[in-house]
Amino acid sequence: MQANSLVVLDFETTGLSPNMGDRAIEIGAVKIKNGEITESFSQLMDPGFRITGFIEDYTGISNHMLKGMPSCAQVMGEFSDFIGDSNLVAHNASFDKRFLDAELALLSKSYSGQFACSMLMARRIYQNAPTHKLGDLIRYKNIPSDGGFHRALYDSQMTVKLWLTMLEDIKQDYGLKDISFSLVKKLIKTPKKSVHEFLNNQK
DNA sequence: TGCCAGGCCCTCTTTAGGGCCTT
Repeated sequence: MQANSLVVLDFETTGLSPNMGDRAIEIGAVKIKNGEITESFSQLMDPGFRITGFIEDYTGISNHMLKGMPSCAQVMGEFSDFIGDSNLVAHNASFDKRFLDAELALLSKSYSGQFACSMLMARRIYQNAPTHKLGDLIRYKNIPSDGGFHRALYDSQMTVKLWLTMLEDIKQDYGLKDISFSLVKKLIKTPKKSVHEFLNNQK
C-alpha cells in the first residue's frame, strides 16, 4: 500500500477547461516517499482531435507528436493505478484536479488521496516572492533548472523540488521535526496574515 | 478561426470587481 506516498503531478492539456471540451495531452508525475523520489510517470496521449497552434507553441507538443499515441482512456487508466491511494500535489492544483477528475470520471474511476496545492503553499511561505508562478518560484529559491518549463514530467519534477524546499524552509524557520500532510492542508487554509502565528504554535 | 474556466485572495468588500495562476 502507498499510504505514506505523495504523487506530484502536472497535466499538459488542450486548453483551460474540461467543461468546455478540453482534454489532457500529457501527464507527468513523480512519486515520493519520505522525501525520496521512488517512481515517475510520463506519457503523451491522443485527445482525439487536433490541438491549437497556441498549445503547440506553449507546450512544445505538436499534433505530429500526438499521432499514434495511446488514448486518454488508456493512459489515464494506467495513471490511476500509478497514483493508488497516494495524496496528490500540483502547482495550482485546482486546475490539475479538474482535469484528473474529468478524465477519470470518463473511466468511472476515482481516487482516495487528497490534493494539496504548491501555489497556495508558496503564497503563504514566500509572501515576498515577486510572483507565484512555478518557474519564477524556482528562480526565486535558486533551485537549479534548465528553464525548460511546460512539459509535464519536467514541471512535476520542478514542483517536487519546490515542495521539498518549502517543507525544509518551514522546518528550519519554525524548528519543526516533521511536517505531516494534514498540517500542510491546515496551513493552506490559514489566512496569509496568520501563517507565522499558526506555524509558531505547531512546536 | 477564435474563443472559452474557475478557485483564491485582495480591497476602494461581503448586494463586487479584478488580478493571479494553470493550458
